Amino acid sequence: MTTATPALDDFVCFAMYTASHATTQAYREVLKPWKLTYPQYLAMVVLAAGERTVGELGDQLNLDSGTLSPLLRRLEQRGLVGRRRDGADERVVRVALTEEGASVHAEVTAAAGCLVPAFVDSGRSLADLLAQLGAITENMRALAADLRAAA
Amino acid sequence: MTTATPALDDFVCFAMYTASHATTQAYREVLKPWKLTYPQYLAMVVLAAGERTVGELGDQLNLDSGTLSPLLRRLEQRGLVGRRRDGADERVVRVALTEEGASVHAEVTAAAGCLVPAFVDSGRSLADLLAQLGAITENMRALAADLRAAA
DNA sequence: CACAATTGAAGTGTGTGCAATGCTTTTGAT
DNA sequence: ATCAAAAGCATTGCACACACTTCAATTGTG
Repeated sequence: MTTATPALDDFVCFAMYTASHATTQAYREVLKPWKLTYPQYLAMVVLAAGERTVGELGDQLNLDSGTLSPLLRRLEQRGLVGRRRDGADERVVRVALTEEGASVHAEVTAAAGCLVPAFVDSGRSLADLLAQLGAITENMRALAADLRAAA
Repeated sequence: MTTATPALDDFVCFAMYTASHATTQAYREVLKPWKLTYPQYLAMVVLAAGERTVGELGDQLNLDSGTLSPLLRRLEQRGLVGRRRDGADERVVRVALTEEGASVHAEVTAAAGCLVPAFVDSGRSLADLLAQLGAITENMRALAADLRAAA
């Protein structure tokens, strides 16, 4: 029967939604002492690898400037990141962790270590999970692009 | 070295965040013709299985009334769901799909069938993925509860 | 050189998502 | 029977998230 497919679909999208949601909730608890939100922490993780422009940050996090600009302003007001116009191209804004931002990132990442077992504790390998999630990401992005093109 | 753990952690939480995000984007494209958001569709999927109180809906979606009340009001204004006070217990509000809501749900779910292969196309079994996501959900919820209790 | 098209970030409006509060109804203890 | 506690939903305030618009700076073309 073709009617079996929609039910499965619903189940998978729910499972994905729920797992991601539960993960965010756990991080929220870890981040509470630092009064950081999960998106703020993710931005700091990217910046910990080095300076980024707003656009590069958006590419890595799948966020646009409408989300990042206020988020970065809050981090800047707290002294965790610095923003400055590029000298060569006045359009681009370069964002980087401050010294305090770097030390906060180190503290939080250490504290978040307790969440790692929750990903691998399921009896499967971490590598397998990463491969599956990566494949889903790629497939969904390709599909979304197709759908946009068809519209 | 213990410093290897945080890097892995960052990778997994990113992979999860990104896969969930990409899935939402794909659904957004599918839902566009009906002007429905992904959370609105998920609520309709739950309601398609039968009438629910606001609290039951929140339990299944991990959302509280602060999110559901306005969401349901919008669906009600469009005539897709109906809300009514329970006769026996005046506190509870029962929500159900209208006839139009049911037919819209059927149309959308059929259209969303094209997204199913993106979950299984990765060479792994769907059952495995569901098991992993389920385990992660359970582990993360337990951890979040522990962290809340410790605070 | 001039100027149209493009790019990069910020601003705007709508819709989640959540913590905290308020209010009505119900339950439970005395 | 009465009153305090709890349950159920709505509202408020803040922070994402995204589509759309705006604006300045740059690039490409004649």
